Amino acid sequence: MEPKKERTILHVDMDAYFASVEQKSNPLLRGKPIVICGNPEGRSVVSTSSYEARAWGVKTGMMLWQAKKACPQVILIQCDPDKYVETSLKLHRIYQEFTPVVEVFSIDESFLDITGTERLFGNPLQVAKRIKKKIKEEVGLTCSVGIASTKLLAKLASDINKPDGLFWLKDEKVPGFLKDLSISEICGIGPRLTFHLNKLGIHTCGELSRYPVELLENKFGKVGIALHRMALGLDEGPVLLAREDEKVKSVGHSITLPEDTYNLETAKKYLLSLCEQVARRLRRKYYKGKTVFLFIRFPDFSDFSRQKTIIKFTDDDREIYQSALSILEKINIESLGLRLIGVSVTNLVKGTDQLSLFPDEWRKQILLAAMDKVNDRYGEFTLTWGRLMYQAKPVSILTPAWRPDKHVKKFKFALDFPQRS
DNA sequence: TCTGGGGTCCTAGGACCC
DNA sequence: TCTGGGGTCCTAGGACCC
Repeated sequence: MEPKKERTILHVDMDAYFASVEQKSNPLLRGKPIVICGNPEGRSVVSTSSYEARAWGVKTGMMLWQAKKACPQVILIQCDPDKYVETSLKLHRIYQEFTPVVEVFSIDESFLDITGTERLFGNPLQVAKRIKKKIKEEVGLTCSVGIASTKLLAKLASDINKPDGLFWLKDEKVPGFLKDLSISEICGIGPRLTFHLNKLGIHTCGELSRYPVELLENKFGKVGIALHRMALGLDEGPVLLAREDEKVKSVGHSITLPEDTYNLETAKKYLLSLCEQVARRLRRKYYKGKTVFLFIRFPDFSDFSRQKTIIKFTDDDREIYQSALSILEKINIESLGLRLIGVSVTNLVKGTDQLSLFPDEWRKQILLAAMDKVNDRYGEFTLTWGRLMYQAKPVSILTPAWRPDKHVKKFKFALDFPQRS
């Protein structure tokens, strides 16, 4: 048995993040039930609800009509990505004042390894209080902080006493804490695993930890072993720094149409629009990809996906479109219908913005770069291929799973993280 | 009145090459 | 002529996260 190094990890979780940012920036929204969503007119769901809305039973993931039914006076606000990113970067700078070892887990959640900072900032509880105070004073938001010896436990701890919470889950209290905790509370045990474990008569972490690990491995493979460890609160996972050389694996966009369509031409228009967005994001970050992935959801909610690997790496709208289209055209949209369509490009390489040696390629690159420039300045879809001109502008959505290394170049300082020594 | 959008990781099987 | 094994790439699907 290797000697275990005791760590102290904080998990900082912002309270009702998007909603709180909106209420902070617009005093008229304070104290009111609000919901942040994609397109308030479309078939969108609740991304975040303010605590005032939660009091009426409005929850994340609810359809907008459900939210309005639960709380008729709810105010719908369209998501404003830039605002949340900017706020998130401010938060990040605050964390950095306490430790260089910060993992940005999502746009509103971070892990901080504060092991060994005692002499500088005091005990973990004092550090957490100072961070909360600084966030309140400088950003005007509240957060909930969990303290524990692993990321898994710190994340559970931040959920206790939410909002504006603070909880130190000490090692000696862990077994008692986990004994009756529902397995679905664990980050990594989703609805499917919960369902299968429930069928085995397992509902709590205590029950899961006592279940023979060999049987779990038989049934779930590698995941089975992980489940056993999770149930005991074991997690050696280090707090991971976002690194500049960390590679993005895929870039994609998808959209649920305002209403189902059975028209291939309509489907093609959306597809082209999505390919443009994807290609533009690739170019902005100097990525090129080789595999085009098309995702379809039919009106009956069944899914279909196919991917196609092309010969050379590309960041070109039309090349991506042609590959995706060749898959789409094999599907009988006229009879099956279409609810959601998505495109992503994987198999990425970080390219350079070097110009090609071939005149045709060269002209194309110049054209694409020029279009990017205009779009950067005046917003997405200012300049676009002819057939898209009369189509509504898609809504820009920023999901809570955002991470700074995955975001656009203009927030370059987001990548300015120190490397772990 | 049906159920968003952007990602990651894992598995298993097939093709192909050496 | 027959057989085996390892490595890599590709594809489809499933599960998870926020």
